[in-house]
Amino acid sequence: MSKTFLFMDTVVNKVDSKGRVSLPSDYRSIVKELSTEIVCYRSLTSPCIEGCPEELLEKLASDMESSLDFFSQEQDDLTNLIFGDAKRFAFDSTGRIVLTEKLLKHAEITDTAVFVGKGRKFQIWNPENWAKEEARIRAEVLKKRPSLKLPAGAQA
Amino acid sequence: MSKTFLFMDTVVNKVDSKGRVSLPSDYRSIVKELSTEIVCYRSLTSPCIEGCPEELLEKLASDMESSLDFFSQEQDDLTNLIFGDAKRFAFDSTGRIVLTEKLLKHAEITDTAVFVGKGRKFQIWNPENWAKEEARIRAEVLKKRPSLKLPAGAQA
DNA sequence: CTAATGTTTATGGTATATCATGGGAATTTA
DNA sequence: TAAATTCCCATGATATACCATAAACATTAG
Repeated sequence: MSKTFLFMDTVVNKVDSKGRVSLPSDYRSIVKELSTEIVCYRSLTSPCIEGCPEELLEKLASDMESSLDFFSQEQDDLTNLIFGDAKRFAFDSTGRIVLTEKLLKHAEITDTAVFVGKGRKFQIWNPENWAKEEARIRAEVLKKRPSLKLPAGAQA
Repeated sequence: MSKTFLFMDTVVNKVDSKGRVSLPSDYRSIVKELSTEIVCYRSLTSPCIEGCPEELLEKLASDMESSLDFFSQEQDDLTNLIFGDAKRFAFDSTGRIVLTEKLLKHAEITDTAVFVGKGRKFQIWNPENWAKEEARIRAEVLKKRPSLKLPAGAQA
């Protein structure tokens, strides 16, 4: 199979007036092993953009084919939404992509974008929204796992 | 899969003004069997940095990859938290990595770092914090000793 | 048992390559 | 033809690779 690739880390980049934004170099070197483009779509659950190599969506599609209809109806609807929304974005020689108005609006991004690694995929956030979301997630995770408490004052 | 590797021992190294620090040679020789880089992230439970080979996170990603979990909220949160924080660190020919400000701050490390082996992964501590933590752990273990039974067949 | 020697490891400094980003030219679309 | 989009080059900032020195360690000879 292909090399291991994981999108990691959180990177802040600028978005210029044309909607151009640099894909973090780490992300690029991952994608380049496969192609020179990524797929982006509006997150179904959050005010952010999701991105991934096309391979991931292919896998999603083939998994849908082989799963039982009985259980997959709801997911079938969701995949329709994703595939209906997804679009390929090629990055140029300097490593930038041009995000569409639709995506930027959904994520409420104007001049700054935060790239957040998610393993096989990544997300693009408005800085303030991401700050809130990260805080929410940390609180949520700590609540669900009382044993995971940080020592007082040790929070990031 | 891969050979089994164990990070062991406790090693103290200096951190220079740029955040550069030598990965202990024992650790390096372990990692080198696979690649020339490791992954580091802020510990969820302690004021320290955790490190491991990328393979460890690979497995986590593989689990998330299955389409059945593609839309799960909890996994969504977890991947954001873990992969959003983790970062790959390549060490150069002299065996050093450059830790980021975010990681150093979380672990309260300024000019000295303590590497603590933890088996499949390792931790990086501020010296004073590690001294306290080690004392705490020892006290804890002694207190709980009567109930420290291994599952049958799970002995080292 | 001690001293000398060679080898690996840690650390400091500097040069180089890479990356993010802005501006503008060329090309396409309406 | 006007507007928008894509492509290409320039630049400053940053991070990485490289070289040199110093310290720790192990080995071997005396």
